[in-house]
Amino acid sequence: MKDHHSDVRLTPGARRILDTASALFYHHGIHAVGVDLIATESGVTKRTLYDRFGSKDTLVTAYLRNRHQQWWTRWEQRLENAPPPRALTVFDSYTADAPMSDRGCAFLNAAAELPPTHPGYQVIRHHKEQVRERLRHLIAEDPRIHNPDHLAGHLFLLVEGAIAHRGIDGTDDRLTHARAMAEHLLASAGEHTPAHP
Amino acid sequence: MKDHHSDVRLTPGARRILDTASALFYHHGIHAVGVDLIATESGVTKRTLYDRFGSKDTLVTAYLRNRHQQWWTRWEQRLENAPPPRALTVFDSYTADAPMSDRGCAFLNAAAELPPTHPGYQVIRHHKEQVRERLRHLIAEDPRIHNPDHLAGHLFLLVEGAIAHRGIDGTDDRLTHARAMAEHLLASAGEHTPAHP
DNA sequence: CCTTAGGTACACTGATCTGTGAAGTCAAAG
DNA sequence: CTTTGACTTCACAGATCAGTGTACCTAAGG
Repeated sequence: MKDHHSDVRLTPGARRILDTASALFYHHGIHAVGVDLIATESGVTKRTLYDRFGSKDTLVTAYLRNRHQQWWTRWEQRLENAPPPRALTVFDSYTADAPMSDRGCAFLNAAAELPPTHPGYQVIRHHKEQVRERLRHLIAEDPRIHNPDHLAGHLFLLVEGAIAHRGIDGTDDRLTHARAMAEHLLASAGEHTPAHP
Repeated sequence: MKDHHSDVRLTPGARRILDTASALFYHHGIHAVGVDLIATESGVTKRTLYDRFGSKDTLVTAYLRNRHQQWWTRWEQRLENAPPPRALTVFDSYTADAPMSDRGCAFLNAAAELPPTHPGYQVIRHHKEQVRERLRHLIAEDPRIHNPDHLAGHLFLLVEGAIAHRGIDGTDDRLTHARAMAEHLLASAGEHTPAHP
């Protein structure tokens, strides 16, 4: 529990490789970053990289898995001390630390440049599915809301649209606006629920 | 007017290069497609490609410009015979022909793998800005709607979220749902407008 | 003491990348 | 008849790509 990272079964070198690769992949794209750079930047030989991860594709997949795990943990933490409606924390989770999200969503970006056959692609799908599902549960915490699934779908699109543009616009504005819209949506869904006036 | 394409000042070879490059860039990503493949696939020499476009970056920029022009024209056409609320046509414009959108939004995908310094990046920003602005105007066509800008922002995020997931999910479901949500939003914004009961 | 794990150092392969140089073909327009 | 524009052929540069083979070092654990 002293390490906040995902897989503790990682060698010190492997840990550094994964962290470096994560930063580089996220900020410059996957195809744009070569293994030589990753090795150099992590103070490790390319030989070590291949001894630990076997291939670039595997490293990419590890990157996505690690990223999901990190993001999920952070969200869970934020969720603990959050006042209802807790669904709104998704937006805050992105706005939180800038260098972690200044290029938008790592998963959407990866999906944009990886072929659907890539082993990492199912990690992407899994991540998005998990987020949407968790969102649905959080919305359903308010018993006055009758259609949590529909509302979850709506909020999910708002999040995805906003975070997709986070990288393009360079601002958190879209995220902030999306949060406000979501807040209004949740409020009005909780208000006139039993029977409309 | 006999050619539906953007820049008529293009040589036959250049036209084929641009069309081929567009298809390849969109379906496999920009970094994943080399100039050799583009040249071969368009039945043209690499020499010709460089004589016409100068560099790959320029070709990429031309691709984005062309794509914007095409998309915009198609939208404009669809807009002509559309019943109000005409803002909903954005969704249809994406759902229309599958091979043109089965990998999601070309501009979001390009933004995901290009550095912000790339000459094509401002084309991306321009495209998105134009779409949002047009959306705002279309929404304002209904005089009963008081906050067209806010509503445009909302619809825009729904579109972007849905189209970003078009490539991941492989389905038009997200787009269809987004359209339904937008329809409801527009309807309720048009209904209780003068003073709420 | 000896094995094993996690490395380093470094040369090297073969493929692919963007981009260029030089010479030649062909048709249309002046 | 000659120039110009679009295009071909093909060789080649120089960099970078993912990935491997071999030998060596060092610390921890049996």
